[in-house]
Amino acid sequence: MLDIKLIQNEFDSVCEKLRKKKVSEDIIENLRLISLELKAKKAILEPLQAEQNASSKLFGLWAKEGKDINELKAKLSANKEKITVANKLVKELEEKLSNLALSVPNLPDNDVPNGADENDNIEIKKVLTPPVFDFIPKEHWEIAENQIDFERGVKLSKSRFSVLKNKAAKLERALINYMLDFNTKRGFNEVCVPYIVNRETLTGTGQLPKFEDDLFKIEGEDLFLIPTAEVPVTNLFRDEIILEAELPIMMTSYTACFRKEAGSAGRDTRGMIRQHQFDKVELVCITKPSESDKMFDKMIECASDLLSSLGLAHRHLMLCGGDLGFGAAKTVDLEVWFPGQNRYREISSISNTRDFQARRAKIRYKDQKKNKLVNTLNGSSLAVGRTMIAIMENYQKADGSFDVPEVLKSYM
RNA sequence: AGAGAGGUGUCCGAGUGGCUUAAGGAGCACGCUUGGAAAGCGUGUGUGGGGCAACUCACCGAGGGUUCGAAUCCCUUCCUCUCUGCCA
Repeated sequence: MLDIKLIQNEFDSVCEKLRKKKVSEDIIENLRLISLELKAKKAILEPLQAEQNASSKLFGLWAKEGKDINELKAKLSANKEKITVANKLVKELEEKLSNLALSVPNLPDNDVPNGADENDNIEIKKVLTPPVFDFIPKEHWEIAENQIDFERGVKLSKSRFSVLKNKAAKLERALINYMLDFNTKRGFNEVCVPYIVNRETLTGTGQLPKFEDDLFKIEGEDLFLIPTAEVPVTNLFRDEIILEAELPIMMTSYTACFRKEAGSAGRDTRGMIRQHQFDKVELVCITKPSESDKMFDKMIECASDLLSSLGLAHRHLMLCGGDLGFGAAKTVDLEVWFPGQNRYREISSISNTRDFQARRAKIRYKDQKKNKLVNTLNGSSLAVGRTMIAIMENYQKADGSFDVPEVLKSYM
């Protein structure tokens, strides 16, 4: 959620920034007008309430002293009706404002490049060089015929589900453990969280109210399957005030993730790239605003070094405004090399949401006397399924088998 | 799932209709004290709004209601604890 005061006071600059994210100025103007109207209506309501409070106190005193209170009572009853009317208006405006405010995306940072979509993202650097094969490298579903069972995944559930067997099942588990250990050594504390969360939690991180169609909902309950560990882990601190000394809070968490992929019909239908259920090891950090840039770099470094330790060639991309997610002020994607596809594919996405989620989720820290909003950051380190198929493709041999990276051998 | 008890500020905790616009304690901040620390003493300190200075409004799990006036009474709902049942 954006700071309403910022919209009131720096309207033009907010609009200009949101233009990068393709948000119409009308929405912001609407938000501004409602917020001002609310302020005006409150200015009517509050003196009425003050009058009611003061006179009611008097009422008590007079009653005790045995004075005549009939006239006062009539006056207060009349005032009460005015309050009811004014209060209704305020409540309606507040709801309108909150609904609108919750569906406006975060402001991009100033250094986020302009651009329409993923084609305008900027490559920051490449790490390691892709392997060279003396045969035509296969795609992962050709390599893993006996290890990833797509047909039976569909039988059990539906399309975009799969079953891991044998070496793949073991590799998946090895990767989860390796990633958690790697992140822990970098100072991130492991947490294990629920996969089913409530509406408030998903509102806190920004998935609701706008993106309900992307989520699997539990029938008959107001509960949803998590689309990423970012949701429960960030919300661990929802409605809390953190002592300054406890910051930064650095966490890592393995969870399964569940996504409807509502807008991805026909994309990546083959193979394991885009599934309704996938494993991911996530990093989540809560910092003071002044330290979030440093933490952002640290998280990128962690995920990138993790890929390097697995011997996987990858590149860093700075997302342009048009490709930036709803809650992100800035995002760096890591893309890993897939020899079978002969291209880089996303394997990690690290975002700084600044105080956008903190404002929604009311995550604050005590700064001397005042409470201030924290900054929240999240990033994959890494998407496990995609890492597994990247290993299959990058470590494949001419006979159709594949090796595993040296660092994983003790985990297998 | 059934029965009972309960949800109050960063934390603990008092408070069953009007000097509670929430007692007291812990913690935290500042100051005094000290060679330094601890202890002790003093002061400040709930959250979120209002051009936030005085002042003022809302908030005692959430939502509604009764009343001139609600943390306090009523209804709905969520959650926690204890016991019973079920289960890994």
